[in-house]
Amino acid sequence: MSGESSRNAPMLGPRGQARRRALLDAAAKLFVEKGFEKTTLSDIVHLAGGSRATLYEQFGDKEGLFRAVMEENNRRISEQMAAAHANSWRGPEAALTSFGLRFVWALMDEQIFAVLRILITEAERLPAVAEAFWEIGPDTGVQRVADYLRHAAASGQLRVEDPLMAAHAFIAMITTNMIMRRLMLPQAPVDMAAVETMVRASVRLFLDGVRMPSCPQEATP
Amino acid sequence: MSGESSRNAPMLGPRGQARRRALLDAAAKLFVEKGFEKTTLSDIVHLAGGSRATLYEQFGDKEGLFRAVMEENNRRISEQMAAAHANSWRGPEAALTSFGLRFVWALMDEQIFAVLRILITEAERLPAVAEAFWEIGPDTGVQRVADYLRHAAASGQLRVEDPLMAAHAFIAMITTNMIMRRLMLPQAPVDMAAVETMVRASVRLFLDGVRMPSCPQEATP
DNA sequence: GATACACTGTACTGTACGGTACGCAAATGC
DNA sequence: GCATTTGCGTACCGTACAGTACAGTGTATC
Repeated sequence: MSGESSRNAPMLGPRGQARRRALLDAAAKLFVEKGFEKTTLSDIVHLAGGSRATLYEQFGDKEGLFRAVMEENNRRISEQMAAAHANSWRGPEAALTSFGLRFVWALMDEQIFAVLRILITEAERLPAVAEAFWEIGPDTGVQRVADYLRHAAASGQLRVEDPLMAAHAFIAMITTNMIMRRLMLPQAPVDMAAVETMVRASVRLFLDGVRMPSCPQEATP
Repeated sequence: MSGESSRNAPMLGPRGQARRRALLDAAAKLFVEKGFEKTTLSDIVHLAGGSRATLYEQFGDKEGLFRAVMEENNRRISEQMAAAHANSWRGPEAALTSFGLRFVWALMDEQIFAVLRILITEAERLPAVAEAFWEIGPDTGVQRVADYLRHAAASGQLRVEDPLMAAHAFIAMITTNMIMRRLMLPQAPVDMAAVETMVRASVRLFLDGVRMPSCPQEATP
């Protein structure tokens, strides 16, 4: 309220820039570890060095700091997502499996997961931040799959009524159980191998469904 | 610590019983509305009548009150779940659709959803409560579906490798998108009709998958 | 090397809230 | 109707924490 110096990196010298980095890093670490409410500004300053005054100078207030941290995080995730494609030149099973595994790995990343949890609890307070995360994270993932499905349908490999809906379903199948378990039973261990077999099984289910094929043809080997 | 009078309804007269009810109701309402941290004991007493002293008398501390509220809530959900079956005497498509719709309706219930959100944020603090919710809620739902799938597989209607995993996948397909959207974009409206068509489409996808059938037989009507 | 400026440390303010102590009043039971 | 239990109101304590004020110190720029 006093000055506009609390905006985005206002003419900061080399020292200030370093402090800003340190503050952002410390804040990210602590927010992720303890959540927004339970992280105190003193904690952050303690870890980052410097003083609370600097923090207020640079970020305005606690929420401003949080916003800055999350925006940076979003940028990082965005880059990570850019690497994930479903390679259409392989068969559907291989393509979906490799994509699914990559997607699930990303979600198992402690950092990303913690951000997810924080945003869930903070979504009311910061809808814009939550929305941005949603768009660059889950939404682009779904879009990638949808694109692949559309492409595979066009080339006659798959038969997909509604690619977007099918993509949602696919992502849900491979992620939900793990996400919900980790959200609600945080102390339960995550079994990486189990996750992988789950992804593979999900892909087969997604491809073939559970209905008895109407023409008996393939005996299970 | 001082006395054991803070346990479960210790010899409470009719007046005390009424207060306890009022406190529980008020607490439930406020916890659901504002979350655990942001609900103050004064808020609760304000709404329920009585005094903080009574609250401490009956529930020991804030966490005790929360626990009591959640246990009651769990009881309610448990009853609600008892009503949901997949009727095996209908065809798979009808059975799964009706079960899915019922399950999704339950999740769209404001009350239940709010509890879900609170437990996600409070899971670290109160693992036992979260676990109980998980077991009587999602887990029994999945079990119901798994039972149905097993049954349908045994009678030759469906071909299911791993009923439990398939049940997880099915529930995930029909719930995830809605849950995640509501968790992270709380202000986005929920379109009931869209949810219903999503469930129907998911059931079809779950039954038939997306792979081109190997024997050309049925032309889509 | 004087000047302006940006970072730092610290001390302070205000407030919100969980929890406690205690005296009082109204039920409840005999 | 008297005694005891049980709930009620209030005042109080300790603490945690966001935010502010300010004086001091290092650091660039001329």
